[in-house]
Amino acid sequence: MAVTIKDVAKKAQVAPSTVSRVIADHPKITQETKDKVRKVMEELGYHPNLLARNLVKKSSQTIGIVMKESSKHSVYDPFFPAALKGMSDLLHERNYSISLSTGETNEEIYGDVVKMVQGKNVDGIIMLYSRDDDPVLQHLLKQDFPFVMIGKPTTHINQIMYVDNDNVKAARNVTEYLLSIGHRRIAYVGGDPAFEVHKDRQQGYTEALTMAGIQEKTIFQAMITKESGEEVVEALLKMENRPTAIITTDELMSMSILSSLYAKGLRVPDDISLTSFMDSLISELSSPPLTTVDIQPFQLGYEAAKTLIDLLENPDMMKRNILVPTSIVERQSCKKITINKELL
Amino acid sequence: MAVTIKDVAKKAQVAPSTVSRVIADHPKITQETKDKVRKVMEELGYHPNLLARNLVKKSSQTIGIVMKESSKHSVYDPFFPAALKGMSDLLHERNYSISLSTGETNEEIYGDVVKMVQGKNVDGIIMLYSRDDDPVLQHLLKQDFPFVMIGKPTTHINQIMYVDNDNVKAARNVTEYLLSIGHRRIAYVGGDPAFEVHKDRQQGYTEALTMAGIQEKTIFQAMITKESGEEVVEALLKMENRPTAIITTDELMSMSILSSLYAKGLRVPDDISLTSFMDSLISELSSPPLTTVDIQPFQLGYEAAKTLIDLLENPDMMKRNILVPTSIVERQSCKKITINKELL
DNA sequence: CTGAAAGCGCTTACAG
DNA sequence: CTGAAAGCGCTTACAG
Repeated sequence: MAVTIKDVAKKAQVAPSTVSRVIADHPKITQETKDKVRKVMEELGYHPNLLARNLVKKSSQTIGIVMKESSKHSVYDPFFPAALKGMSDLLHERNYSISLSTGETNEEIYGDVVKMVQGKNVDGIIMLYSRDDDPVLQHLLKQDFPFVMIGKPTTHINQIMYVDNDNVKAARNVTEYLLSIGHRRIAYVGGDPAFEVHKDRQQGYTEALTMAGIQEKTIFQAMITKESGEEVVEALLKMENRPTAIITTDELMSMSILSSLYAKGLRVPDDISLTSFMDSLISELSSPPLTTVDIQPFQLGYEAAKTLIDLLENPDMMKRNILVPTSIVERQSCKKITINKELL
Repeated sequence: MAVTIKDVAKKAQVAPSTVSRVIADHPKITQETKDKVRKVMEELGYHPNLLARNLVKKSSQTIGIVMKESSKHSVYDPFFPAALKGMSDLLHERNYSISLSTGETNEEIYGDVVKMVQGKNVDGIIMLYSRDDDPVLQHLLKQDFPFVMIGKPTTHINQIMYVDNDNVKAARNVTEYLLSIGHRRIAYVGGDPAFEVHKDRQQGYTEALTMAGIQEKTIFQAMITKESGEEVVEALLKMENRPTAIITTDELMSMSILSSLYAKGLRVPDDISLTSFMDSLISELSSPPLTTVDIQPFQLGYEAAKTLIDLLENPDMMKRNILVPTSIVERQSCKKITINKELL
């Protein structure tokens, strides 16, 4: 039905192998033959069947991307599209396609990955998360299948290539930033510590406070919903010595807290300071614009893809991990306060 | 290297064709043989090579998703991940994979699509946008390749299956909503009218006003940046008879306008009312929470995928277009005003 | 420089 | 109910 290499071979009066070689732009084919064959390909509207090529080359030129199971709310996390764009850019440069895991639950995701890997549908995998006891990870490791992880592995850290921010440091930095502008009672609102990223950030927060000689830590683990933000704010308002600043780990969480705060009549940054992680447009467009930690999701995605492709093209490359730097983007959601005033 | 159908055939003492049949769960194979073969597959850790299967079946069981070229800012549009999740859910149910176009510019996207289509890498395509004179669309049409579009086609409307909201009506509805609570001077802030969706919404806005006997239309075409929002707000403030309400076509645009308004000392909804389209978490978490048109991106994606798969499995199905209903979600960004007060 | 042949790992008429 | 054979559309040693 579709035009194949044989059709053009016949019409161009050469062997199929010759056609194959002109497609690959093989150096030993004369320019003359190339021209002739190309002309016929043009005329016939020939396009190589990638399935067939992949079968013999044992490579699909596509990369599988596996996301964590998505709750109703994580769909809107701006991290995903930004990282996806980073991966997509690099992959396009290097002529690879993207295949996305479509599973909903953890079991389905696992099934997707097994199918991708065993079915030879992808040459490598990028995992967009790192969590405890992840069967997907186990499987990849057991199969010795090429992959890189965005986030820090919880185990096998010496065998796994990953790209990540230094989340401990990043969280320490924001905390220290808040300390430096006079805050002493700082609350932390993070996510599920089953994920390494949240463990790290929580640790960074704790470290910074401890180093500053502050024993009092206020830690919430919240979900990205309006209600969750309200609960946090209510709990905060009930405290005897209410924190003067809040560190949030997620922009939507920040929005949620911000709106609860407003509803309660508190103003940011006048009554309380607020920071976040991620730095998408949301932080910039917020009122007030949010001071955040820029984690550079685009670059995380880009570097992860780059590392994976480098690995595929040179399987015994030295293991390398990449730490993408974070930086604090100061906007208007944090206020300098004087310590004395706060001590009472 | 990897274990193939031959390996299990040999070990199970049957022919490769028999193994193939037990994989397909062919009814004419005895349960006994099936058990025997399955046991060996298990022992050997056999998994079918999908590339090979696809080659003979001439189907890849994967769907290509093509997005519009992405500006820096459209990356964060919550529409994409939500629609993606809808497609992903349905596709997973039906056992299809997803392949994403990775191109950046319009030319690259076109190249991606040609490769997907001619390379037989995908069985069908979902286009996530509709724009004037789109070469991607031309190509799909010319090749008679199965696809469905999210959005309304600008041409060939009788040949193309699409799923969309009734954007004219949706825009008319919000406009009428604002009219119904007393607003007479209503501004519209939309996007590039090269995209059908924006054309439609602008038309709906215009229609509603005209039907209400209001000649004065205030239309902006803005981009999703902080600056763009500021410009709109400045232009608005310079107007002699400043609008009392703004219809925005995009949540991030709304955020941008909201923050510019705040910076200028104007309050929503007290000084001016604001509405938006899309209704992701952003609108819910905004301060004040935004009244929006819920366009149901998840369902748009789901229905598009469903239509495409139905088409693939039954190529001469009747053409069908699906209109996903929209609804107005009232929150706190719109205020009822009395006409008299406003007339001067 | 180009061709004939084998093979990638499956599936599917066709026999029996 | 199962097997032998051909074929899906390519690529790549191996010859010449």
